[in-house]
Amino acid sequence: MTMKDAPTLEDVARVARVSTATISRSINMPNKVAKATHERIQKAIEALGYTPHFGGRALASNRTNTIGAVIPSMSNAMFANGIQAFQEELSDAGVTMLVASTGYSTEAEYTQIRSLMAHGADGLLLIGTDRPKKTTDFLALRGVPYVISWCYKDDPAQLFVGFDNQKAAFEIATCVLGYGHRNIAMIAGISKDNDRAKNRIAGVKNAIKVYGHGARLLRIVESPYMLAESANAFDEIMEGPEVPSVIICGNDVLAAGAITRARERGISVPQQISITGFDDIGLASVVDPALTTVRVPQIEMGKAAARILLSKLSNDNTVSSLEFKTEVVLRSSLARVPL
Amino acid sequence: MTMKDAPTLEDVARVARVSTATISRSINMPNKVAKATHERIQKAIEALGYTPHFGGRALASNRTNTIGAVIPSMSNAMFANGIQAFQEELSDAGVTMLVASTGYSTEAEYTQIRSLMAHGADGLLLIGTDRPKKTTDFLALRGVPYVISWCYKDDPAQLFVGFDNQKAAFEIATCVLGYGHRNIAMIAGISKDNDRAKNRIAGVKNAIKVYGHGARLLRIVESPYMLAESANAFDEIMEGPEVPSVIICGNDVLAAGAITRARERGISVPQQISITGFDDIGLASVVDPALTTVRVPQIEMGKAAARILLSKLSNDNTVSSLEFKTEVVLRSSLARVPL
DNA sequence: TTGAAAGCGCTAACAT
DNA sequence: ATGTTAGCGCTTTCAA
Repeated sequence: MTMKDAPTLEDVARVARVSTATISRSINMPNKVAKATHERIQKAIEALGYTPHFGGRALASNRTNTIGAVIPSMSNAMFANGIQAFQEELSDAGVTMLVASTGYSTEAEYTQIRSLMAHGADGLLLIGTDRPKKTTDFLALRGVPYVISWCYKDDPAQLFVGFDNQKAAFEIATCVLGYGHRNIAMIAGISKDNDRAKNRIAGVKNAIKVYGHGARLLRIVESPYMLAESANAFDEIMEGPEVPSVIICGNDVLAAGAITRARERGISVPQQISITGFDDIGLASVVDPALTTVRVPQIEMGKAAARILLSKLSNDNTVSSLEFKTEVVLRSSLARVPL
Repeated sequence: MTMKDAPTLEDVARVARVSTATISRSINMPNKVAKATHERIQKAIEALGYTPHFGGRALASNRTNTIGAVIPSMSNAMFANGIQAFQEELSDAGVTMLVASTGYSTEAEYTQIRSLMAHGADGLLLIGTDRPKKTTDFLALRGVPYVISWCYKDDPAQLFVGFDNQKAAFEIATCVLGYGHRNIAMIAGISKDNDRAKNRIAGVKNAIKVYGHGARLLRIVESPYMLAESANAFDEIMEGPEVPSVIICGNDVLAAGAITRARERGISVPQQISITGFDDIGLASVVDPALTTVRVPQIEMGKAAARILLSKLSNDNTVSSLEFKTEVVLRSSLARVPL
């Protein structure tokens, strides 16, 4: 089966007995068309099931009303919520979203960006800052407007709508230290090509260094954001020469994997070991014990990214980066260090 | 900021000193072009950062290499995994995915389908069968190829890549009855405009009816697929005149919300009440107790939907619907009925 | 192997 | 308020 030939403006024109230009106006600037004509045209459009041909429109107007979102993964709840909000905001403005996921590969990201550009995206949403020169060069060469989210940098050359991962990690690590923990381990995301994972590690390291008092980071194990992989990382840490009293995780999925494995091994959280997460996705309040984690304003961030990108697309040069605050959410997976 | 004028085929032609036709060939049928010429063209393309203009291409070839996915929600993990697999499979075939979410509203679905069509989608992925005549009429009128997923019907007029929700619900309910439960309640998804929710309810009802032996469905509470809402549904059931020994939930998120609330109220699962889920998303194995649920082959389903849709787009008329099997996964949230 | 030229469906400038 | 018409960038015959 193939698509029937879609009706064109000319078909509508024939039925409505007007010129194609009038129909174009009737669709794009209804107030420039007589009411009766407009209604006649609407009827014809309805009857034929006409939708404007995107290609023709893009070619003639040099605008597609499409924006592209290039995200590491759709199945990570962390992005899903924000992207959904992003899409809804765009949808309200009559803009359609193209999505592509990269699986955390910068090579795949480059390919996807090109593909989205080729599909006429007027602008892009990107996640994070770690990408090769090849990619940034291409973006600059083509002059595509884009917004970078899920992170924040004080760099006027680019548009950020996000939060400071390092600062947020510093805060939760400080909180952990405040609970008396001195022997700390971390299950982090894979830091290669991932500035968010890197900065979360840096924030934890920094908090420990600043704190002093014999606090030590015994071990950092990097793991993909998957329950099963994180469970293995937990094992690796527990089988090490020195067992920590707390594991700070770079993400709630990692923390949930660790908690699940702890339960399987009969290790009680937080009595024997504390575990913290990051992101505050739904999972965090469902695991037992509920996760102490960092709340990230995903939905607001997604909405704001959309608004800012739309402003930029309409040549509003006053738009600037937006930094969101995060906050530590205390739940029961973090307790004072056992004696 | 606005987009710089993108380089066109003519720009590349000037640099590479060939005609635009040759470049088009070099891009689309490289073996029809002399090797030396091809390389010269590649260099020019690279230097200019050229990407083919989507509109021009769509107009000339009447193909966009874009397909649209219209899903109820991106933040429901149930769809996220399948859609990601769907997108990856498409990406391998050089096809880009447009996504729109409907928030479970058929009106929104109609709008999104039109929007995706207008954006040149060559084909569509839709979820479920419950949609108004207006929508099916439009699809038929335009003759868009589409695949319906997440459900299955024996209807040769449409293409399904999914599973039988009613059968799957029947199976888990039968399993629950086999554990000795007679007083049963259900937390279902909102059934309006949602055939999957409806069929899951029907499957449970049917199993109870077929079983007989005094098994009763005390109560069905419908709830949005959100943790907090489901927790309230749990309260509603527990405060009813008759308390069930098991709650069958239409979805893992609903079950997780119920388990969480049970924990908060000091009701132990499964000792005092059993709870089952549906879908087997990551959440199911992370909650405590882990959920007895129905495994749905989300990833395979997403991949298969992509393959079948792509076949259909390339005028392969041999493609037909595909029914996936589901299976009950026994974990600890379901136990024999307490005496 | 390559080039010339028509035309895809639409918008926008200009004309009426 | 409506019609006429020239392209937008690409693919695809047809010719060389």
